[in-house]
Amino acid sequence: MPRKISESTVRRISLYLRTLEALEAEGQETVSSEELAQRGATTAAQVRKDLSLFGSFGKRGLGYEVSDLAGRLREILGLARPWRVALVGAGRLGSALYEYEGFARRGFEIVTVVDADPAKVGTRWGGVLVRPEGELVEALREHAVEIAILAVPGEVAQEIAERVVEAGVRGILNFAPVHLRVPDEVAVKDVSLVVELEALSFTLSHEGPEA
Amino acid sequence: MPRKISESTVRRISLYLRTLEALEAEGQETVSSEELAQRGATTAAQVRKDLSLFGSFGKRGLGYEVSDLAGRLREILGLARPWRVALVGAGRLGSALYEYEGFARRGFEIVTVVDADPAKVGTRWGGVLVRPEGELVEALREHAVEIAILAVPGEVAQEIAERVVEAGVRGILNFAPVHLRVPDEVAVKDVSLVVELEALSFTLSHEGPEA
DNA sequence: TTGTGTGAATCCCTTCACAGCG
DNA sequence: CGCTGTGAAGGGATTCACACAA
Repeated sequence: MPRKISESTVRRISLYLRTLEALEAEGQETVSSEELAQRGATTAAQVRKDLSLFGSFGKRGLGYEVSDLAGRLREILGLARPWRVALVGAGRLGSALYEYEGFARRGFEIVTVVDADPAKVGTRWGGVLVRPEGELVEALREHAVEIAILAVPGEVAQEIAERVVEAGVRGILNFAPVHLRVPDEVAVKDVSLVVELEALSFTLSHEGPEA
Repeated sequence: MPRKISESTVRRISLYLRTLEALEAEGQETVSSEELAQRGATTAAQVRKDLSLFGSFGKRGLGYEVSDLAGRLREILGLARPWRVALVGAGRLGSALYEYEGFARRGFEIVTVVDADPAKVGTRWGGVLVRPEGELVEALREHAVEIAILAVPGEVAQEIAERVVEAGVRGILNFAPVHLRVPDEVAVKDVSLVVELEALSFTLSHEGPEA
């Protein structure tokens, strides 16, 4: 494995995999860097450069074999094995995330759900029991959770994050609109809907009177 | 307004604004680039460089006046006026987004909701009537919608996107895990939860036995 | 001939360092 | 004296262009 892989490369790899999954479904067997680029909004050179960081997966003159490359990318992304995921926060967003079958299909298994609302605690979501927020650390430890999805209000996010880390979690997907302070060895990805909308707002406000 | 502002700068500006809002709530009146940097996970030089692209908002030797800078940034991001937003897709994710008060508070007003499910069509969400998917274009035109949030399944996302563009929308926030093909003058932001999780998976899989 | 893999060139973003204003 | 604003330097990441394998 190479030394330094940039964040953007990883995201593109993930998108290539998405495209390959679609091509597999369509029954296409082979694909060129050019086609992969168009369906992923990049350039062919970028695709080849990204892939070359991990090995030589193509055949010159032919392109890449779709299902082979998909397998390689899954391996690279660490999807060869399932991940044990906890959902912290069972509000509307939490329940939407829980229902999203795209996670399970790709090996992200939600093995426990934690919430602060007494009305929800003790109910079952599918086969999963909703645990009280007070048992957060125990619940995560019991299930040997590796990744936590935080769908909690911003005010409590930092405190929850600290307990999640205490429970041994190494990766956090954070939906709260605050920057979490965690130890260096814990990886955090922020998904901030407001940031995305504001970026749209900026673009729309500043596009000149061209086109 | 300067020529070229990078995507990453805009995202950081949005984060600075988030920090400033927190500082305002805490009653702090003045802030240095150093403090803004720490609370936003960047460097002081980066903060000053970002801000300098739009003007000189600080006082040398003192820092920035919190509420003044917040106002400037809102202006820069195009938040001085409200945006008319449509929610397309009233499933769990859609309803979570609808309920999220963070949008309304920052001037993103959901003025119409569209869904394909006959059971939902005709019901009211707050004051907003859920319109049938067949009336998508009309509904968006009637409300002069500028930004559409797409919370629909991947299979129909491209088709919906085309009709949304036909209705005159210039910005799309896309939650479907597919790359949308739209005309150049339409801005699209993708929020792909699977990409984020896979990026986490990659990081966790490749961190060496250090630390 | 086609399309990959990759050094070299380019471009852009971040960091440095300091002049200058309050 | 402290902290901003900014040209200059440095470092990545993207793009180019072509040798080479199928």
